[in-house]
Amino acid sequence: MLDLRYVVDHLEEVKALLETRGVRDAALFERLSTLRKGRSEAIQLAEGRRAELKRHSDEMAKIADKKSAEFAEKRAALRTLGDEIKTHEAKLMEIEQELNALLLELPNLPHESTPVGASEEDNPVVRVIGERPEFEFEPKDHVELGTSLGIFDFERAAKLSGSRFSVLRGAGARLERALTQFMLDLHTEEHGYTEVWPPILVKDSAMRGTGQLPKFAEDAFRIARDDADAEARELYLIPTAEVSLTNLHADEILDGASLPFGYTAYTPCFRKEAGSYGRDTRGIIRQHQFDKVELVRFCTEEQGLDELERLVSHAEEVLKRLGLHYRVVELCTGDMGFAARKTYDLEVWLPGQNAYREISSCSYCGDFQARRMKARYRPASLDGKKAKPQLVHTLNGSGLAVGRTLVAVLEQYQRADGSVVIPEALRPHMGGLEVIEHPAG
RNA sequence: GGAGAGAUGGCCGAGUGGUCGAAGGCACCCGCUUGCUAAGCGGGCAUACUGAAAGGUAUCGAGGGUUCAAAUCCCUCUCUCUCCGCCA
Repeated sequence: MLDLRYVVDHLEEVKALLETRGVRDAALFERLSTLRKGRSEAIQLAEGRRAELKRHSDEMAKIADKKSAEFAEKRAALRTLGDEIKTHEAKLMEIEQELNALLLELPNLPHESTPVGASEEDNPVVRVIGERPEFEFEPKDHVELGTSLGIFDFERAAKLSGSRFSVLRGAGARLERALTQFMLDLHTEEHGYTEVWPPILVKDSAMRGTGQLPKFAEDAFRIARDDADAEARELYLIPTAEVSLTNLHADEILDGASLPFGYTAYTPCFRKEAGSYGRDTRGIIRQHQFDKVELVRFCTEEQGLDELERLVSHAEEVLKRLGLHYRVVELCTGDMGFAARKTYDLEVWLPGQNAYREISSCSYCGDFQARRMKARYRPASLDGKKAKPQLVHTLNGSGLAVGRTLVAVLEQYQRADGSVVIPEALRPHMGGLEVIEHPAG
């Protein structure tokens, strides 16, 4: 969420910045300004009256004889005043509700360093790492490889759950687990992340905190329960562990000295993929349920940009250790996610598609999520005075999407006979297995 | 699922209608003291909104209600703890 005061005080700047993200709505900004003024007036009116009421109430406390005519008279007058206050406060609540609804729908402002552009075509490539693998044969895609190796079973997945679900078996299932464990070990042992095992079913307040709601409700799986009260009547399957991890510190004031720090978690993720009909229907690139190892970091405003570079390097390290060829692109304003100010995507090379595909997205969100979540920190105290709490800055990135990593391993490490070499870094997690071979016969 | 107890500031804990944004203690910060020494004394120490400022307003788990006035009374809900049942 953007800071209302900032938006209103820098209307033209905000308008221009949001336009680079595709938000074009002059009336909206007019409305925000009007509401902001109305809010101020309503508050002053309501609070002025309430102060008056309190003053008179205190006086009534001093009247010894509660049955006197004086007392009765005063009480009648104050009752009217009380009703008046209620009217003003109702008006105020109405304004705040509308303001809030409008602000919750606005995306974050891009960072000044974020390239301006309309779509993914405009994302600059930052660097390319490793060599594109060359094959003496026509490389197969992961579907062909996995199916013939007997490690994918799409028919049975469809039988159980329909399209966009998959069954992994044997070495395939083991590979998924090995990748997960490899990533978690790397991030906890070498990158300093605290491993977390979070809920994957969360309240809508958590989804709102990170920005999935209210705007992107159509892409979330919602679990309705008729046995709970209003607040937990609807739970959501997380589309990413970013939701669980970031909201861990909602409504908290962290110790400034603890920043920066990071959490990592392995979780399944769930997405309806509404609006992507026909896209990536083949294989396990785009699934309703997939595994991801997520990285989330909390820091101060000053640390933000450095932290983003650090986060990206942590995700990249996974690809490097696996020996996978990839590139880093920076997302332009038109392609960036709702909560992000600046984002790098890691795109891994998929020989079967002859294309680079997103395998990680690392974003710096500034105070956008923190404002929604009320997540703050207290800076170190200055000359004896307790410093005021500040909004924390949040970052998140995949480290990495496990299923897509599995795809990349299959496709980049395939051999002419359709077998797949296991990258060395994974072998300890695969019980020493070096090659996934065709089943005997 | 059944029975009961509770929720107050960073923590502990007092407070049953007005003088309570809230005693006291601990922790923390600043200063003083330095022959009572893992000590003593003084002061400070919630968050947010509003206002140029002084100040004002809100917040005692959440929401609603009664009242001129609610941490205190009433209603609904949530969470935590204990016991029983069930269960991975």
